[in-house]
This record gives sequence, C-alpha cells and structure tokens, in this order.
Amino acid sequence: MMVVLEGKNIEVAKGTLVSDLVHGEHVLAAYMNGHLVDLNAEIPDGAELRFVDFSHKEGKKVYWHSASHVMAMAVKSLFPEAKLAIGPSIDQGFYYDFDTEKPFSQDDLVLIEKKMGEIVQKKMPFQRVVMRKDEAIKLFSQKNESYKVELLQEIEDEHVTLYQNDDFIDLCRGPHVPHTGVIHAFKLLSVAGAYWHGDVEQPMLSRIYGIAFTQKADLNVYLEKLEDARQRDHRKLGSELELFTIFEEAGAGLVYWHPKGAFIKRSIEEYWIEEHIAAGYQLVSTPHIARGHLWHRSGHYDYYRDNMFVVPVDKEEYILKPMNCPGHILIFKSKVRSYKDLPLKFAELGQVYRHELSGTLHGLLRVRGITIDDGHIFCQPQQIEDEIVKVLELTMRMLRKYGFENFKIDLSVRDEHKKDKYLGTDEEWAQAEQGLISALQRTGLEYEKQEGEAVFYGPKIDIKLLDALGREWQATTIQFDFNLPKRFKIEYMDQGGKLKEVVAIHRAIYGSLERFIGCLIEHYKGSFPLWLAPIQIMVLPITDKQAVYAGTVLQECLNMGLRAELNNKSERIGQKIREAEVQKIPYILIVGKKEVENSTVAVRKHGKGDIGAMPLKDFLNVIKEEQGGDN
RNA sequence: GCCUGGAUAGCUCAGUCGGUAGAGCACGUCCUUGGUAAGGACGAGGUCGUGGGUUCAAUUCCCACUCCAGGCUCCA
Repeated sequence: MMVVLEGKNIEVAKGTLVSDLVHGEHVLAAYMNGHLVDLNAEIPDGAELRFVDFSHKEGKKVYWHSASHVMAMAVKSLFPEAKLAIGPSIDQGFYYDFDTEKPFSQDDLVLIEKKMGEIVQKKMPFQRVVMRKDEAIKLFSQKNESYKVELLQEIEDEHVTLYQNDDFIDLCRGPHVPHTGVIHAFKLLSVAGAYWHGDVEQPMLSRIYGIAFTQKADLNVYLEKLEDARQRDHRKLGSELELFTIFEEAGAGLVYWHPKGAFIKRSIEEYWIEEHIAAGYQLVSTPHIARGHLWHRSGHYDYYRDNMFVVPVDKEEYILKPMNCPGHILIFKSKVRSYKDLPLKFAELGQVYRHELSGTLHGLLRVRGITIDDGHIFCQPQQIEDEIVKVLELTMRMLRKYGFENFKIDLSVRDEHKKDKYLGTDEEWAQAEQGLISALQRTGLEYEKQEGEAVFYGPKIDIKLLDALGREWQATTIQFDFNLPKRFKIEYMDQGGKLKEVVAIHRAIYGSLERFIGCLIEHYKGSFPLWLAPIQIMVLPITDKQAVYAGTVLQECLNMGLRAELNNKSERIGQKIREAEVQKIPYILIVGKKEVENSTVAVRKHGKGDIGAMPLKDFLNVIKEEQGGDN
C-alpha cells in the first residue's frame, strides 16, 4: 500500500507501524492524517504521515507529558497511597497533581527524581490500551483512584484510552513517547498546592512541577536560564541597589521608593510627560479619594467593591480611587464641549489603590498602590482610527526607548454568540473593533485576534513586551468604553447643534509604573542605561593625594548636568572599584598620579571594564551622546 | 482569599531537644596610601515578626494574627 511520508509517496507493507519507518530516537510521535499518534500505531492505507520531534511544539508536549507519567510512576511506587489527579504538559515542562495525606516536600523531590531515574533505565514501553468507559471506571474504582473515576464520568465517549507501563496505568488521551528510556534529562523544580479543577471549594492537591529535555546540555541551559532569572529578580536587585522597599510595618503591596528608585521613577515619568504633551495630551490631576456616590454612578461600586478601599467619612463612604476615569470624566463634563474641541485627551500619572488579594501580591509586579499612566481620549466616532494609530505609534516609540523590540499584541473582541454579555450596540462594537483593526493594519503591527476576550464594556488591544530573556510582560492596554459615556452622559455638541455621546478610550502605555519598573529592573538586570542610571559616574582617586584633582573632575561632571559621585575613602582602589561595580554604575573614572599629570581620567565602563585613559573633555563628549538614551 | 513552608543583627543565614544568641557581608574607629571586582586590627549593632496561652522560666512548645516565598484562585 502507499503512504505519504513527509510529503513523499512510499510503498509499505500492510500492518506496518509508524515506528517501522523511524530511524533513531529523536522522533517522538507522528501526525497521521492530521492526528497526533504514538509511534506504535498501525498505518492505514493512503495515510499521510509527518514525524514530530522535540523541536516541534507538539513534540515537546508529548515528551513532557510522558515525563509527567514517569514522575507519577515514581510517586506511586514511593507513595502508593497518593491518589492521581491530572498531569499535563505546560508551556515550560509539566506537572502532576496528587492527593496525599502529607504534601510533598522539597526533600521528597530528590527521592522521586532518583526513582524516575530507575524507571528511565528500565526503558518501559508506553502501551496504549483502549477500554470501554465503564470498564475503566471499574478499574480505577478498584485502584481507589477517585479523581480518575471522576474524570472518566465527565467523558462522554463510550471508549477511553489508557496508557500502561508495567503495573502503572493512567487514563490518558496520549500520545506518548515509545518508552520511558526516551526521557533523558529531567529535573523536578518545585512543589505547590493546587485545587482540584482549580476550584477553591475542591480539595487542595500537592502539585510537583518538572522539566525535561532530550539532552543533558539543554537541561543545563534551561537551569542556567532559571538561575539567571533568579539573579534578575527585581525584588533582590531592588534591595541590593536600594531602589525600593515594601515595609511589612507599612502594609503589603505599598511601595516606598528610596532616592535611587524614586529617581528612576521620576525619569520615566518625565519622559512620559514630555511625550504626551508633544502628542497633544493635556495633563490633569485628580484626588486620591472621592465620595462613594461617584463610584456608584460609574458602576465600579457594584462590580468592583471587594477590590476598593472604603473609608467612612462623616456619615458617608469615601473611596480611594481604583481608577482615574471618573475624575477625568468630571473634568470633561465641567462645560459643554464642541466637536471642535475633539479629540480631547487628558493624561495623568494617577496613584490608584486596589485591594488585591493578599496572596496575589508580588514585589512590584502586583501591588495595592499603583501609579497608572492613564490617558483618556474623548472623540467622535470617525476619529477613532486616527486616534488609535496615534496611541500605537506613541506606545512603540516609548517602549523602544527602553530597548524593547519584540511585542505580542492581542486584539480582544467580543464573543459574537454571547452578545448579551456585553454593553453597547452592534454598531458601536463594529465601529470600535473595525477602528482597532484598521489602526493595527495601518501601523503594520502583527497581532492576534482573541475572540470573546473583550471586557464587557468594549474591545481592547493589549500589548505584552518581551524582555531580555524573552519573558512576556503585560504593559500597554487600549480599551474602548461603552459604559462610562452612558452612565455619565458624556456628550459633545455636533455641527448641527445636537448633543451626541462621545467615544471614550482608556489607554495606559506603561500600564502600572510599579510593574513597568519591576520589568525594567529585570530586563536590564539592574544595569540601567545612562539616561536612567541614578548615579552615572563614580570618581575614584587612587590615593588621598589625588583628592583635589578628583574633586575638580567631579565638579566638571556635575557642571555638565551629569549625576556623579566621589568616593574618597582611604580604601584600596580594588575595593572602591568593587563597590561601584556592585552598584552597577555605568562609568567609573579612576584618577591617580598619571591622570593628574596629564589631566586625564582612566575610564572603566560597566560591563566592559577598563577602556583606557582619555582627557576629561573627550570623556564628557562621549558621554554626552549617550546621555539622552536611544532615539 | 486558599494550600504548603517560612519570619533570628541593615543583608544572607547558623543556633537554642525551654534557662534571653552566633558567623560572613555591610557599618564605625584606627593602621595602611595601595593602579582596575573584597588589605589588616578593633568596635558597635538583636525584647529572636506581633499578640495571647502553657511554664519557676518562652526566641524555642501551643493558639491567633501580620508579613514573606512557591503555587492555586482572582485581575469588572
């Protein structure tokens, strides 16, 4: 019979298995007529086949999923009483959830890993078993695997597949790698609690996360990357570089910026203000607190009450603002606006407060006191597209300033089948969604359309930026709002003298400044570019005899508007260099006897080391070009 | 909010099977004046997260709370 393998016609005997066509171990599974199958699947006549290896996304999934089975085998042999829940592959590796009397500890992982090693050695085949559902239920009931039984009961098919290695059997759709020996390099990474079905009401299970690779070297690279990420942790760098502290005494999720961190924050804000004024925004400033009445009218009180800080004042409730929009709307509504005034764009670096659940707080990435770089665009329907294009262009220019080059853009639209879930008319949605699409097309940005991901009050564009390690960070969001214009009756007078409802667009480019700075810290690994570095230059005299010259070097730097400091402690130069390097200061100017005689400075650049001596003027010229940052 | 594990000097951590504690780094003083990532000596520094309980005695055992970590959930 004929089959098509990787696009080529070949002749094979009837009853040939996929594995018969495979040479070597790198092939993990195969696509047969579009379906992913095991290698020991039989090939039907005329089948179209494509091999899948670890370099394919699907291959990784199969591999990691098989690794999770190996882990489950190890767990069941060490802890026979542990009940199996689920064990899928994830973006980076796999996990398996178990119900155990006592949750696993870090020490257990070592034991489990060891056992996994033994299982891998045995090269146990993954055998696919097809069974009637009721038989499978019986089987797992006997084994006291209640979670598997529950899963089976949710399956509607009459037959189910199971995979068996020796006496270990697990409900599984598959496919799997041929045998356990294929799993070469693996590591169990962490243990965590997780609810069954992710449901708070359900039992808490013990989850083990792991990762696996076909080569030991790849695993090492991955582990190094994890270690690099740990080294970049903004919480660690934040305290080492004295950028910020979150004080237990002062409250969770509330950030105290130390001078250096505050400098960075202010630099980012100043740059933002400059760009926004140039882009036609008008800065406004609104209070941190407002009467409850305002939040009832905006609808926040009903939808968002649990996340708001409520303060009793006299006989009513005041609320710490969780968002800036109502404030900006009040300013818009303070007088009758003409179509000639539109688009009207208000911007504010507004401090908002949100009562996020304690467990979700995380360094700067999730806080309760948030600085939002908020902007609201009030415009006419026909202005939508142009305005979105302007926002996108502004966003790209600003994010690129920080060295972000790769983005993931999501366009979230409503679910056409559940229109009743959303506010706003068909016409409004069509206009808004089309405006976003046209704007994205005009700017040439690639995006992914996410059906049904829009919020109930309007469609949106979210931009995630990819940092130096390729990790995603949610930053920019551009959202239509069909809710607030109606609730607040925000209108403008058109050419015909009639009042019409405005189109309102929320947008934030950094998103949250706290999160953005956290991201920057990790992106730069604490080594800020010159324009953001709190201290740009450290002047170090080699001995006390150069103190006077070092003082003049410092002064010249300061006169140029540079942020420079002088360390004239009577320490060895190696020690003082170390202190400055640990602080990741971009430039160190070392002055000794030679430099005094020649009126030069010996320049040491962070990350590069000694770049030689040069006249101070030359150095100042070099640095002047670097000073403004990119663009 | 939920689960597990934590909280000891400014930081990183050790320790006390119940009798109020120790290291390294950082900090201060002195010696040293040294040419590209840690010179030496001495010194100061802690109500052992907070509040209660048991006990002659609690940093240690028990309870509650707060905060932190890793997850889960949440993020109109």
